[in-house]
Amino acid sequence: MKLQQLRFLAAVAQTDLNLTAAAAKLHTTQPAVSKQLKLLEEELGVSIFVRNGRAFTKITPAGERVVMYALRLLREAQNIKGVSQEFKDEEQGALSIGTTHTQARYVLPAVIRQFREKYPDVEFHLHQGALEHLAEMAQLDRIDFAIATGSQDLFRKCVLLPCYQWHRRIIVPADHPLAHVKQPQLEELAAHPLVTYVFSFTGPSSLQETFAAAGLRPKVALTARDSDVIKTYVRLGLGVGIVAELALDPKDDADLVSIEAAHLFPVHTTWIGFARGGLLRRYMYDFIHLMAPHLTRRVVDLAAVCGSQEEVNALFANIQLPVR
Amino acid sequence: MKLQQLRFLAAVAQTDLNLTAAAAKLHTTQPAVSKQLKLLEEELGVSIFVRNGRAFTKITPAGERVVMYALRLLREAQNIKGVSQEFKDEEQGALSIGTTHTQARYVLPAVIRQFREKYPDVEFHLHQGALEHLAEMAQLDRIDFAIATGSQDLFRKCVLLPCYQWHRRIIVPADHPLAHVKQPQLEELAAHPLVTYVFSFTGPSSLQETFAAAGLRPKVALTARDSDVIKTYVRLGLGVGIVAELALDPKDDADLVSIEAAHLFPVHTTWIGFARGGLLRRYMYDFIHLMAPHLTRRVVDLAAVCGSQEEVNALFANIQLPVR
DNA sequence: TACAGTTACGGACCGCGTAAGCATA
DNA sequence: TATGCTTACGCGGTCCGTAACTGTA
Repeated sequence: MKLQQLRFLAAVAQTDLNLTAAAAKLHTTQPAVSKQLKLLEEELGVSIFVRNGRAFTKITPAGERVVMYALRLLREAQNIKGVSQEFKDEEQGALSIGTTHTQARYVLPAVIRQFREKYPDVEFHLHQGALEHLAEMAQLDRIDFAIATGSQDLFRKCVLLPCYQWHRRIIVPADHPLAHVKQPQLEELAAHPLVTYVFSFTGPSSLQETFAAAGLRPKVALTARDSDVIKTYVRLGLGVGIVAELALDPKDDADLVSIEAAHLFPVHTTWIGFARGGLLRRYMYDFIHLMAPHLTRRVVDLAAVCGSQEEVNALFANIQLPVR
Repeated sequence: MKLQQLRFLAAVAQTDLNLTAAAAKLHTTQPAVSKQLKLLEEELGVSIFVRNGRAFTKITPAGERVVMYALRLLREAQNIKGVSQEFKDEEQGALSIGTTHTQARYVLPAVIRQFREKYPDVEFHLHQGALEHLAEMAQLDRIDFAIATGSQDLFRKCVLLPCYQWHRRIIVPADHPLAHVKQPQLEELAAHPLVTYVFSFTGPSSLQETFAAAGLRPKVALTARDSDVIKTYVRLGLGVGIVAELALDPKDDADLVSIEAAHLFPVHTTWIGFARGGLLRRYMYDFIHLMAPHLTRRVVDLAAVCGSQEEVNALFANIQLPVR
């Protein structure tokens, strides 16, 4: 059993069992992968893949378990390399972050600016994408951190730490009937077509449910993944916008009237997640700390050794998170 | 970075940094180890060992961490092999158990007889030793299970599951003054020299403390690791014996008078421990179940995913254990 | 002088890449 | 015919064992 064989195995398992594609990703040739997988299976004495003729159709039950342990093994290998580089140079390395539009656009710029000042030699990668996209990248270890809001279910292999909370605000053009209502009720809101986030309609704290609980069925004019898109369509008069408070800029959005909505909708929590069992470099701790001052190294370590996300949540149950 | 290099590293770290000895244990030559370690250090870019001239004197801080991850990696490698064999043949493999005298002599024979009937093809190894000895073997992954009573502190890397509880009994020759006392008090006991286990004098539930709490300082004639030794010296009239109830055989020990002592001393719990993160084969689950019927596969799995021994203990806090 | 680690060197092995073969859609 | 896995083969690298060397008790 060689490390490389396990790397091959992991790549194939993560590439829909396509050896050719896996080989390309591994910067090697397809016969090499083919042969090593066969050797590995021979050595272990079990079939890892179900072959239909020459095609790899699926993974056997034994294979599932082998792949699981192989992934954990490879993570430890990563940890060894990571800890070595940590001791070689604490301020060099790479940091890949996956996040959603709102964070990337409104929150992270300030954080990243500070981070880059402190660690100019750390290579920084920012990937923006939908939640499902982020979950997949986290799963494949393509990103060190995922930063997002809402549903934790997709990130089963990650430790998710709450960073801060935020409220929604209602935005309308200055000439809109709601523009002068200070504390609109759900009924008033439901009378107008809405423009809001796609993700606001999934998960436990969805708008849908809030309205439904009040016996209302709002009309949705448009959903977007992107606050700027929502603002644009609100400006066009398409409907009443519901956006994150932190996505509103006093200057740039001065033409829109924004109305408090904290009394209508539940609060949202933005979290940062990293692979359970992954090594955190010093600059990674620092990045987390920049994102959320209450997440000190000690707190992060405490959460990292938790066996499940429920434990982590319990850890933060009584903590007052910053609101932005 | 090669698997072999990590195996070499682990062996050296576990052999007092003696390359020659490590090489012997690995069935290879010393220059091979020497070279691979050097290559590993070069690749990682950190010194793992502190060299004094040519002698390896200690492990660097970076080395400590690397070794830690390497051990975890090697465990996953073991798991891969284990799970493969599990699928090849559920009833073949090996089981190494380390335990103390009392368990080996009075409890395990029945368990092992049943186990061997069920799994005749599993190679069975039983190692008897002192608690510290067992802890070391567990640390080095030389045994799959450790079975012992009392102090859990030495087994930090293990998950310890409570199996059953037992009380001490007092044993005296038939002509001893205490022979006719039904419920002796600590004062009466302290009036005679005692013969008991060495380990009874360490840990939180020690005899020492029980007597001290009553303001007494008993005279100890002899301590042994072995119930049979204690009985022998009690027969010789050396003193009053305090032994585990389960070490008394109605037939063989008919010449001794045994007296209830549950009212005097706290109860003892015998546990079975295995490496956290280690793979449990089917026959291993079955062995545990034979040891303690309440430890079903489900319960064991539940405990195995706990992050700390405290969690495990909490899991069993409300369980009524069998007493033997 | 015994012991422990390093250096040097030759041979065996192994893993990769190229190229040709062979199924399936 | 195109795609994708397998087999065959040769090259280059690597790892190990032997042996000679070096520093230390």
